Amino acid sequence: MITMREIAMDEEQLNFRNDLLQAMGPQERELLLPHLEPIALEVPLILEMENSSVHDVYILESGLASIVASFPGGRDIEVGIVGREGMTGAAVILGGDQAANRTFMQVSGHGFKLPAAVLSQAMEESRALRGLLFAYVQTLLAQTTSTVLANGHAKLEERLARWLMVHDRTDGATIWLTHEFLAVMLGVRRAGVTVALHLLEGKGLIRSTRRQIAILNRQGLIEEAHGSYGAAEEEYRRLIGRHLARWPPS
Amino acid sequence: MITMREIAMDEEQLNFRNDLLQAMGPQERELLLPHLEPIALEVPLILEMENSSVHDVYILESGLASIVASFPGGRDIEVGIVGREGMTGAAVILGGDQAANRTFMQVSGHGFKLPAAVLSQAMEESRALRGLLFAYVQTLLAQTTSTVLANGHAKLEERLARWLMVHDRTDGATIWLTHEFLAVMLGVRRAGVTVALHLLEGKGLIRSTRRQIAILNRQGLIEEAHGSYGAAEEEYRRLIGRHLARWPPS
DNA sequence: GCACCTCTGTACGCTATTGCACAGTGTATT
DNA sequence: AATACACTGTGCAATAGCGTACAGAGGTGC
Repeated sequence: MITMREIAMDEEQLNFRNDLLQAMGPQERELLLPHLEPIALEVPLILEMENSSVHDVYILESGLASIVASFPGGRDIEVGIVGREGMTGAAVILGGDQAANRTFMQVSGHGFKLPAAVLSQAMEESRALRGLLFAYVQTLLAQTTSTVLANGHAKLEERLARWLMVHDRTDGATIWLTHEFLAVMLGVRRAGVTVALHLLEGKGLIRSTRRQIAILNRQGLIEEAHGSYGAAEEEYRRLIGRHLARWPPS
Repeated sequence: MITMREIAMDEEQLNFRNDLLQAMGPQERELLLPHLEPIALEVPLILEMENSSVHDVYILESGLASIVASFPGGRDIEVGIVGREGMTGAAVILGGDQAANRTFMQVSGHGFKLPAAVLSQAMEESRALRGLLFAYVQTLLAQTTSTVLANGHAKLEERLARWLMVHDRTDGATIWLTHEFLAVMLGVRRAGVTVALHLLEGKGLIRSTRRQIAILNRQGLIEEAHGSYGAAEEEYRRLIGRHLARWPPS
């Protein structure tokens, strides 16, 4: 196994794309570094399974993972997203061992795998690391809260606009996924997504072709989301972004 | 100010109705006890305000508090509930100082007020207390997650049935509140609540009269909720209930 | 006892979204 | 080049829930 420690030695300068790793001080990072295993994260890799022990947590450098809850009866819905601004393993951060929800890769990317036990131990040793990761859990809560709001009050088109803002967490302006997939994430009908995408496209906010959606007008999408986008992101900025120079991206 | 410490000295035996206080070991409780100030919690007391510092947290012995998120544009929706199974101040538990959402009393009761600084200090000192409260934060997350699911996939009548199960956290089988209030909590129209209540009443699950709703058939309500009730409660049992003999109530 | 206010019951037309179904189009396979 | 499959586009009747409006019922204050 090649660890990031060894890579770092060669490269002298560490440059993580993950915001949490970036936000850590050198001391905290040093606790984790020797155990970070670079790994390709391909769709549809499952990172955590509901009601199952979490052996490893994943820190994303690129790509996106969805946290979904299952409705008894087979229907799923997305309750959170993890990109390069975060990591999986909220339960581990909170001292638990079982995941409450399934988390899987939704857009391929890469990142690091870290044994849950190492993370727990490092948090034990570093107060600053605890502070950062607890702050991150708060942002996850804010994200879920914001999703409750969107699902409760916003129309499909607004929710779709909100969702498409995940492109904040990706590189480039194109998101690769199918309408079917979006439908599951939003908990709506596939055909409904198709129609809503056309509406957004008609307004010049996106361009949608087979399996891909290009974001043309970021600001316009935010407005289209009618307030359902923003609160969670503001919370991230407040809690974690202050450690970072580069948030929001671009 | 009369603290619980002094009361305890008189009474010899402590008997808290709050499940967290009950689940704590004697040592952890001892850290908090001298600072717990008994307090009446009347509707519509605001316990936390969004984007404001949290000076005190509240540990409920009876009554119910709602955690609501605001949709820009004035519409609110409930994202969590706190009763005698929990406490306010999730942000404080996670080392923060600002609340993300508003929390207010929804059914009058009583409980204890505890300075946030004391809680932080106590958590600093006791590993067991940290463990318990982090577990509680996990249950809050589970609750919010479950709400996403319900808002996303469940019909009004099902969501109402799910909501009415809050009576788990109250004493007696009657809940006192108006249709208007329920409508805000569920993020739906007042008239819709009226109709849905009649449907449930028609099935013999509840009896609804002015300002009050009596639960007649707990199990029936759970079935009516079609799976949107249960997951969060199971999580509570797993994470915290094991410390308690008396969960679920009755 | 009367006036007033809050809360509940009910109605009606409207909109968003669903479930279902099927046709068309792009991409990969052989 | 032909075939197969996955994905997208579209239509239609059905339904859930909305906005609005108003009448009746229950409780409170004078």
